Amino acid sequence: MQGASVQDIPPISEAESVVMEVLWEASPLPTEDIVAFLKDRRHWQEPTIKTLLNRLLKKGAIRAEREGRRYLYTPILEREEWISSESEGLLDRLFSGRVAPLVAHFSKHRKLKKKDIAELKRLIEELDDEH
Amino acid sequence: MQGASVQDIPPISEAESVVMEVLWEASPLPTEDIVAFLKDRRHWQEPTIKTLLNRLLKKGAIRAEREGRRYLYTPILEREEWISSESEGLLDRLFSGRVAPLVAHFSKHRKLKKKDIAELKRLIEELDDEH
DNA sequence: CTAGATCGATTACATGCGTAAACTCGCTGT
DNA sequence: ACAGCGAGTTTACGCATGTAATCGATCTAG
Repeated sequence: MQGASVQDIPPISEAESVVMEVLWEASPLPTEDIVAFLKDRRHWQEPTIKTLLNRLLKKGAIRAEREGRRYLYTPILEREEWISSESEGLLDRLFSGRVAPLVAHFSKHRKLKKKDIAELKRLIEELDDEH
Repeated sequence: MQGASVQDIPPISEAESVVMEVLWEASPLPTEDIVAFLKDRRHWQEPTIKTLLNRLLKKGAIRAEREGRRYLYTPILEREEWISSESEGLLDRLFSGRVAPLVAHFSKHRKLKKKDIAELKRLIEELDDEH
C-alpha cells in the first residue's frame, strides 16, 4: 500500500470549490485576503469562509503554514486535477466516459457556439497531424 | 406567471437518477419491475427504492398512475433534458459554459480515445457542411 | 371471515453541506 | 497589568441525501 496521494482527497463541495478557485489564482494567502477576494463574488460572512477553509484542510485539499498569528493557505489539490475528476465523473455518469458523445449531444441541441466549432476544428486538426 | 414546467424540477440526486435511468429505458413500470431491474446494479433494499420513487414524485420528475393495488411510474423529466442541464451545469462551473475548452482539457491530458477523435472529426465536418 | 402476504405511506437516522454564531486565547496598546 | 481586538476553534442548525425499517391498509387464500 502506498501513501495517500491527491486522488484520495474526498470530493470537495461547490462552496468549497469557490474558495479553492481563489487559492488557485494566488497562494499562499491568509484568511483575510481570501475573505476580501470573495466579498463581492459571494455574500458570505467571514465565519463561513473560515468553516470552508477548515473543511478543506480536513479533506487535505489545502495546506496551512503558520505565519505569526495567522495561517497562510496553499492548495494541495491542483486545479487541473480537480477539473479532470469532476469532468470525468460527469462523462462517466452520462456519456459512457467518452467525450465525443457529449459533444454530439451539444451539437444536436445546437448548443455549440461558433467559437466552439472553430476551436474544435483546430483541435482536431492538431490531433490529426500529431499523427 | 406561467405554470410550472420541466425546468422547475428541482435537481435530482445521484441515487434518484439511477431510478430515472430505469424508467427512461422502459415505462410505465410498477415498483416491482424497477426493483427487479435494479437488483443487480445496486444492492438496494426494496424500501430504499420506494423512498427514491417518492422523492422523485415529490420533485415532479415522475408521475404515478394507479393500476389496481399498485402504481405505474412514468418519467416526466426527459433524459435529454436532464443530461443537458447536468452537462451545462458542469460546463458553466468549469469551462465558462463552453464545450471546446472541455475538449481541449481532455486533449491536453490525452484522455481522448481514438474513437473520440474519429467521432469528433465527423461531427465537425457535418457541422461545417451544414453551412 | 380471518390471517398472512403485498403495497404504499410514514418515520428514522447518520452524514454532508451551506451558512453562520459563539467561544477562546494570545498580542497590543494604555 | 488589563481590556479589547483579531485569528483560529468549536458548536449550531436546517435541509438534502443515502439507506432503510416500520406501520397501515388491502387483497387473497384457506
